[in-house]
Amino acid sequence: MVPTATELEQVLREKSLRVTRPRVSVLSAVYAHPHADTDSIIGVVRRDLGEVSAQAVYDVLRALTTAGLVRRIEPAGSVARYESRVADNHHHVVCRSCGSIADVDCAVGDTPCLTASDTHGFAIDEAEVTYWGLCPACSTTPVSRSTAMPEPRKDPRV
Amino acid sequence: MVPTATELEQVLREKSLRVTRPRVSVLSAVYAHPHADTDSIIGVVRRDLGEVSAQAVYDVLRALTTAGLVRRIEPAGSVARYESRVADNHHHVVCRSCGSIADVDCAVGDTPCLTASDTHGFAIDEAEVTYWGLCPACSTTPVSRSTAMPEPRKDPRV
DNA sequence: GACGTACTCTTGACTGATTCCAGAAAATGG
DNA sequence: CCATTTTCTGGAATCAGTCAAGAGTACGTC
Repeated sequence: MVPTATELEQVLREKSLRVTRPRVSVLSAVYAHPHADTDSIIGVVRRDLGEVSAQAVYDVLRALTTAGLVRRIEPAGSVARYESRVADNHHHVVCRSCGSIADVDCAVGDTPCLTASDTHGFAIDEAEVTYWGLCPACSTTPVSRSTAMPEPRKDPRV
Repeated sequence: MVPTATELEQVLREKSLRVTRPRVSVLSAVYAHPHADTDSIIGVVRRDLGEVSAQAVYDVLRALTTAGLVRRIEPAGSVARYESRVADNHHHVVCRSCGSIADVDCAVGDTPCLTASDTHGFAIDEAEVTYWGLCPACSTTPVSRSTAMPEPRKDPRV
């Protein structure tokens, strides 16, 4: 599942990125913990390498994102999160209660309902779908709202 | 287009919200300036009423959002924005360069491709689509990136 | 295998949006 | 018109993320 350190080094080199211990560790953390936020990643990296500055992790995540090695997602009301699935076109379900995220593949083939009716002259290059709802755990055992998640809608409009 | 003050008062009362000058003014501002951010709204309200605290506007916007009178949207890399179109299911196109936003109606009927293939047991109540691209102005005359907008994708995956 | 350059990481201060708090002010029900 | 409840003011605080200067390090080159 998670590539080895050697494989990750290879991945970095392919993108002309210098290979450093923080970079390998951050990349590994993103593979191992999909949808983790920056703080969690900092924690994982420090457990791996010892002291690493938060700034380094921010910089590395930005470099990896720019290089296209990781994808940054920012659901409304949540801090930035990162994932390693970048090669395919997939979307996300976000739990309104606990904020947990899961991957969702495209429903209708590989280019679903992404043909906007009237694009107002915009040159569109990506369509991003975010599904909102309750995760299995939260729909059975309601927990107190942990973060500033958007309120559930009264009128389901799926 | 923009409802009168009397109509807005009516709207507030229907939602059991107290009618105050800041509330009427904020609501009017959201109708008049779709997709405006909090700061712009504060400006409009102050031009309308004179001194109003930023907190008041934040509180009012939250109250209106909770009541379902306005919708809060938060495209990645942008601050919170508000709009008055809440009754229908529409989506947004966001310009990667200048951050401008336009409304987009659903492409496929009124419940487009929102049947996720595998929902991982999530109880989904909303599907939100964000289209990313360049607005007409920015696609012809490239401007320097004004805010921390996400980078355009190298491989269009619409 | 040492060198130099260019890119990375560390430290620390800073920004900007948003929230929290306590008290003053105002809106609605009676 | 008064009491109750909600809302607004002002100020401080929080929190993710950024900026900047200097120390440190990877890697192509000699």
